[in-house]
Amino acid sequence: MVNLASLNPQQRHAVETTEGPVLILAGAGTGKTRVITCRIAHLVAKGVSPGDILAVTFTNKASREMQERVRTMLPRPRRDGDAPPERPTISTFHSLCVRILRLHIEKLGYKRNFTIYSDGEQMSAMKKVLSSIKIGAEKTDAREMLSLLSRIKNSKDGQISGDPNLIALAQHLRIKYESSLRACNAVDFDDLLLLTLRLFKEHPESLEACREKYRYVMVDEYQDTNAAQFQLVHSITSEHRNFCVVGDDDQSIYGWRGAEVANLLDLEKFYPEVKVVKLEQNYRSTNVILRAANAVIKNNPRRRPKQLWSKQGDGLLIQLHTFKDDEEEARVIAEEIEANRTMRGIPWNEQAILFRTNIQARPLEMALRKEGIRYHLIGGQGFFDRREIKDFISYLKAFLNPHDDISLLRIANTPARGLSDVTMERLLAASSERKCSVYSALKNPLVQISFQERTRESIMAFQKLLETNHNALQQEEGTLRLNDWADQLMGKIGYYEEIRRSEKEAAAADSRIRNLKEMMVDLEPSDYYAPTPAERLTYYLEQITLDADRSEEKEVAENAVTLITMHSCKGLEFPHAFVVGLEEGLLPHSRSKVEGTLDEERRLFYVALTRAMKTLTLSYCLGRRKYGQPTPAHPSQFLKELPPECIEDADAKAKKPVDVGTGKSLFANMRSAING
DNA sequence: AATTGCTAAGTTTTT
DNA sequence: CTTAGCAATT
Repeated sequence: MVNLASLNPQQRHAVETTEGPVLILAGAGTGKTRVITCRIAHLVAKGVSPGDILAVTFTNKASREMQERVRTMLPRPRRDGDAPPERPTISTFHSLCVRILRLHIEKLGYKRNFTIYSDGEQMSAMKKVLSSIKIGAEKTDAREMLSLLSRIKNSKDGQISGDPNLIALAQHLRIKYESSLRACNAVDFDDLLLLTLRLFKEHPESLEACREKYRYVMVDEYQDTNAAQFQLVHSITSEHRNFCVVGDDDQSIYGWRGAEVANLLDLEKFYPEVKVVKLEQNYRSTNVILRAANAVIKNNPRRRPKQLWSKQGDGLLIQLHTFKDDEEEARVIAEEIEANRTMRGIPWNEQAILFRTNIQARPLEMALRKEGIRYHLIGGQGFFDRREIKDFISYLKAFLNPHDDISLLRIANTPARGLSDVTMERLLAASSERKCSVYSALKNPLVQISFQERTRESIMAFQKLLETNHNALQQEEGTLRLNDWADQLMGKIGYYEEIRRSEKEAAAADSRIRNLKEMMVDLEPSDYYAPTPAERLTYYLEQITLDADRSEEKEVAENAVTLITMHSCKGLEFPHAFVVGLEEGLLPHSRSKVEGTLDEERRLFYVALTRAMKTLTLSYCLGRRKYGQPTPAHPSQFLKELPPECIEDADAKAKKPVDVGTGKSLFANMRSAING
């Protein structure tokens, strides 16, 4: 039985309300994950079959954590001959859709071995489209178009606000882009959702099967769902109505990616009988921190009011620093972190620095290194962005699905095998003329004949390479081990040599080869078995495209300071947090003014504040290096929203330990700095 | 085919 | 200031 006694009354209420729609408004640090896992366990204890439960998360990390916690809470499988009990389905939106699509996508005219395009591959595909339609002198940014397209695709009715000209262009590009992906038997992240919705619409029996299977549906971080995601869960739950969402409108910080807080705020529109449970008791922070956070977020209109409180007492005042420039800021923060460690026994891994933009990490990194402090920078350029890794993945993808043009073009002449840019350009043209993939084009004798003999030989050799490996992967019998196969292959095609040749430093080449070999070690999935290597490889590739930062998590156990953006810190907590660069233009970001997203910037600040458990240190600079130039800076308007009694001037404190007038003079200083 | 040099731009990034 | 992307050059 679930230990309900360990829950507070609100949590308990949330857990015990099992039937019908429920909205759990879970403020920061209120034990949200605990409530979800307990609720699942409670459902099972009440007799619901675990297999009937679906819990959807946004990140793979959250999904893994939840799986693990649910596993320990559910009754152990019995040893006698009973069939092992089904597990609840706990997955991200995207994994869930992949799972559905791998079974049914043929009904939508794709082949089952479809490829999922990552960000970079989407970019390449969009660039390909852009270059093929030759837009006049106007510069069209593939990135911008993709994000616009994504917003259109994920919106309710394909309508979004913005420059009508750009939107019209995006609508036009959508058609080209989609048919281009389709010819490659490829889908992008958004398509995973949209195709699943289309499947439900065009093949109602598949929706019916989902409704039948997932009788209890829960969604975590509900404030981050977009229109398509809402449609998906709504279509599954609109009949049985066992729909439980957990979220916090105050922590909605992904509006710019199409998240619709309205899904949470207006839930009653679709579920008028919804029961709302508020979790306001915070188990993370001191009351000083919570009072400050409450006061800031209160300035946002249109929210579901919440007041966080905790039993942990007031705690220490929030420290506010004013620095001359970003260099001084970095230096002093680094010194303080080190002082915390040596004088107060606070290890590095209990301290974190939070900032708005990634570039801010730079001076911080330098200062930390100078102090000899180990740190861990979250985000930034990942493992999978390295050239050799991308090449390798492209090889794997091209062998599985040779019609994947983007991967094929990437590897065609890497290493050089006589397929020059001109050749590939002509093949590409032939493919779009024939409305087929590049692979189909280069296999076509009519196309081959148009090339010179030497080139033709190269094309045919390349085609043979693809075909041979594609076929090898389909073999059911035999003992093809993916890691050995991949290693031999990279050797055979001369990829290792290519790396050694192109890198002047032998050490750099070795490190890149090491990266590759490191990847190959994991090629045979340990948690998944399928008879054909192709299926196992597909599974592997899905894991890494849908869960790109999985490999970055090993270092967390290390004793190091965390450097992190305010966006990626959501869901985390740190005993001692430093929030830096609280300046107009950074937070709120200058672009938020033109885009009218001040509320979201405030929520971002709120998220940052509520990460701190014991101490919170804020800082802003009077000047900051911007693009190399020193530029004047002004304190963030959000600082004025902090209750004066919660903060103290850290700089004055250092000089004069106690001063009654500190708070006032601090604000006077700040005001004059703002007006200055 | 590869290297060099110029220009332009420069939030956030769960999948 | 940095860096990515592209053109022009060897």
